Amino acid sequence: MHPSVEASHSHPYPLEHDHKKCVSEALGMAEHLCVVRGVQLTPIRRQVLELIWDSHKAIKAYDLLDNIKPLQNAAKPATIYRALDFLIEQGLIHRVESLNAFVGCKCSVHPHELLLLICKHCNEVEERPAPIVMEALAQEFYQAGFLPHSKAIEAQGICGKCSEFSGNQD
Amino acid sequence: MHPSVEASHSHPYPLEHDHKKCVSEALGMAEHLCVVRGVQLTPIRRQVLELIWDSHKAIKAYDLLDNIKPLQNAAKPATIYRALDFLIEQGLIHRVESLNAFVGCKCSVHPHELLLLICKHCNEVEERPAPIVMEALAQEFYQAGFLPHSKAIEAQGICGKCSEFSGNQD
DNA sequence: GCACTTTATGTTATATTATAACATTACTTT
DNA sequence: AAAGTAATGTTATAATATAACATAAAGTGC
Repeated sequence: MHPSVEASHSHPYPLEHDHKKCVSEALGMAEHLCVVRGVQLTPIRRQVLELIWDSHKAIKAYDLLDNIKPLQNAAKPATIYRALDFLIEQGLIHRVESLNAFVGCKCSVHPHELLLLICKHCNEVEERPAPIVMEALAQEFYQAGFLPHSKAIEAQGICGKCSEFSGNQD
Repeated sequence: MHPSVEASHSHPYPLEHDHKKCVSEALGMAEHLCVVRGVQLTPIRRQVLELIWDSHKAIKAYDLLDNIKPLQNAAKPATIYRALDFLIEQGLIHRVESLNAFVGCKCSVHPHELLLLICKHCNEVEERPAPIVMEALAQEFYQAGFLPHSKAIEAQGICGKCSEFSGNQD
C-alpha cells in the first residue's frame, strides 16, 4: 500500500516528485531561452505556460481558457491559441495530436521531437527522447526518400505506475 | 521533364500506378475481411471507404460528407463518423491524428500500426510498416513499463516524388 | 410467421476545437 | 513625434465531433 492516491487517478508524477521544483525549472528555462533568443515571454504567454505545467497531464485549449480567466478576464480563444502557437514554436510545449491537447516540454533547449507516452488511466504524458526509435525513423525516412519537417510519435496506453497499481490493488 | 503534372500538386501515387486496381483491391479485401469477421460492410460504409480510397490523400470527415451527398442525400455528420468508426475498428482505414483526417489502409489483414508519411506538397500519405521503428518502440515501451493500446506514428514533410520534382524543376 | 433482440441508420441539436479579420495598444527605432 | 513591428483585444464564424433519442432493418429462437 502506498500513502494517498487522490480520486480520479490524479496522482502526481512520479508519486514522490517535487512538482513546484518541476514548474520553477521549466519556467526558469523558458525565461532563459526566450531572453537568449530575443523573443518575449509576455505575461499571457508565461501564464499559459504555467497553467500547462500545473500538471503532467495534457490540457485542452478551452480548459486553459477557463483557467486563465481569473488572471486575464478578457481572455478569448485567440488569446490562448496565440500563446500556444508561440510556446510550440519555441519548443516549450508539445501539442499532443491524438488528444488535441498540450503538455509541457522538459527538453526545450534543442528543438527535438520525442515519443509521448499518454496514460489513459492517470492521463499523464511522459516524454521520452527514445533515441533508438528516432534513429530507426531517420533510417526509414531515408529509405523512403522522405524529408521530415515534423513528427508526432505518440502512444496511448497504461503507464508503469498505473499498471503497477492496478496489478496490486484495483 | 515528365508528361503532365496536374494543378495543385495532385499527382497520382506513384505516378504510374493503376489506381482503379488499387481501389478494387482495397474494396475486395474489405469485403472479404468483413465476411470472415461476421461484420457488415453496409452500403454506406462501403461508399465511405470507396470515397476515402478515391485518392491516397487523407480526407476530412466533412469533405466525405460533401462527397457522399449525391449518393446518400440524407447523410449527416453522424452518418460519416459512424462509418469512420466502423472502418477504423476493422483496420480498413487510419485516422491521421495530425491532420484530423482519414486515409485508406492497405494492410488491414492484421491490425497493426504503421508509420504514416504525410507529404505537405502533394498531400499524399504513405504507410510504411517500419518494422525496425516498431521494434525500437516496443523496447522503449518495455523500458518505460508502458503498456501501449494504440499508437500514432506520423511525420509531415516532403515525399520522395515531390522532392525529386522540386529538385528537378521547381 | 412472430416476438424479441441486436445492429444500423435517421434526425435534431449541440459540444468542442480552431481560425479569420480587423481594431487597438505598446514598444522601438529613427 | 512619426513610422514600423509585435502583441493583444474583440467579434464573428469555421471546422471538427458527439449526444440523445427515434426509426428501421436484419438476425434468432420459437
